[in-house]
Amino acid sequence: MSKEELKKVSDSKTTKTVKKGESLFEEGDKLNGVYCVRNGVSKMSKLSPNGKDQIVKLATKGEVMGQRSVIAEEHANLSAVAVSDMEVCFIPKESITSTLQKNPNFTLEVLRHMANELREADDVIVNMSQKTVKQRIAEAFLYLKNNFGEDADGFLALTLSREDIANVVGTATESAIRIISEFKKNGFIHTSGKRIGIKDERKLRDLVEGF
Amino acid sequence: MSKEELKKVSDSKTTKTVKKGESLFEEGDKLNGVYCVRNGVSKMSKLSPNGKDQIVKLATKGEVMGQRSVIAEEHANLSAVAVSDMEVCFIPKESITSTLQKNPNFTLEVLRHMANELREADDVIVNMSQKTVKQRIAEAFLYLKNNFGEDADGFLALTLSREDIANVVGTATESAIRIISEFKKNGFIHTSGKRIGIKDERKLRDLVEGF
DNA sequence: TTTAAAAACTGATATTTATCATAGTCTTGC
DNA sequence: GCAAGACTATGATAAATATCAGTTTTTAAA
Repeated sequence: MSKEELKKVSDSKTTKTVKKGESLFEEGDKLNGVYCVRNGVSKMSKLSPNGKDQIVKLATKGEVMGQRSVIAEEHANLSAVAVSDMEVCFIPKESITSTLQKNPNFTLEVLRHMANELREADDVIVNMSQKTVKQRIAEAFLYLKNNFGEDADGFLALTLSREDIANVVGTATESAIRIISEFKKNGFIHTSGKRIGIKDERKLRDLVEGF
Repeated sequence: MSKEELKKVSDSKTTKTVKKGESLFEEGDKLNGVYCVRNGVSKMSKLSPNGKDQIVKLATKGEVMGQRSVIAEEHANLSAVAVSDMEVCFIPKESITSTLQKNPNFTLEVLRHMANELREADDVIVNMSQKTVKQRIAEAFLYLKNNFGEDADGFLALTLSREDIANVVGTATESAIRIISEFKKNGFIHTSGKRIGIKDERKLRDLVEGF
């Protein structure tokens, strides 16, 4: 991106604070821009006909939300709700589309990025359809550790509600809770209230691989 | 795309015939180009750790396979195997990358296309994790009818093996067969050998919506 | 055409997961 | 500090799905 373009985008940016639980946009909304995450985490989910919310992706610092819809010129396909307090900046649609028109390198960059998102999505499809709930939950914990780290007490830095965990792996909340209890009993994890810490990463990894 | 570019791509194209069951490329292969489908259908699938193949996408006439990997400069994430006799043309990687460099409109076009693929993938994730096997099979039949049509005898024009159907919806082959038998008993479909015809689209649709 | 292999099918059973009911435990706002 | 509501937890049971074992049908090659 050239300097003047960077400046233009930067100028059109507005920063905004979003509290945990608040929504950035809803499935079906017409987005007039994209949100980039400066801090905190947002879940991107879609309501299924049976009334359950499937979390498709967790967006964190440095990630952009809504760009797919803006590029495809469609209404939002997913909802974005903060799972922790957030700071986001908003970039208006016009700013994006004009840069896409004028800066081929930027477009190529976005294209490469989207190619990666697509691979990730394909992998999620395979995981969802071929792994057991137990494996998916183990995988989710490893993912949370790798992507958000641990706090000083050895708990996962990002604490999700049991319901959110269930919605990430696509299962009933009670089933998720049961498996969490089982993991705890087996010594794979330890918990304190809703917080979860990984105790035996190796065992979790084995479980994911099918042992 | 300008005329000379179109010509260049056209010149570098080679047409190839692929028989049903033959593979175009395998997961992990380094692709030195993309394949566009002129005729026939290919399944794009990925092997899961438990040894089952998950079909992520069916590519048909006009669709391009391998572009994601070429753009991301990664090895193939999926395998492509013909499910019917095919005619494909091959476009070498260099031809793609150079056009991406030189023709911003082409890049933007590809980007928009990939944005759509990403939405489709997100929708598949939601379907896979929130719908029952019965619903997913019903949906698959409707999809096959919409995308490939029916033959003169009222059967789905694209005939997949029971195993492939199972691998599309992510279930065991026996489970898929059982549900197909049930649909037949209920009068939703009729079959002849491995061929399947839709008899009551409305009922299938209701089932997908959750009735 | 025959025949061997592959695919489709069915039954019995085990396993996984969802659902419903209920009880305990944290928050959080007043 | 405490009451109300939300979240977590657990048991009992039902429903969905997988697995294994075998039979029948279809396909395709010799």
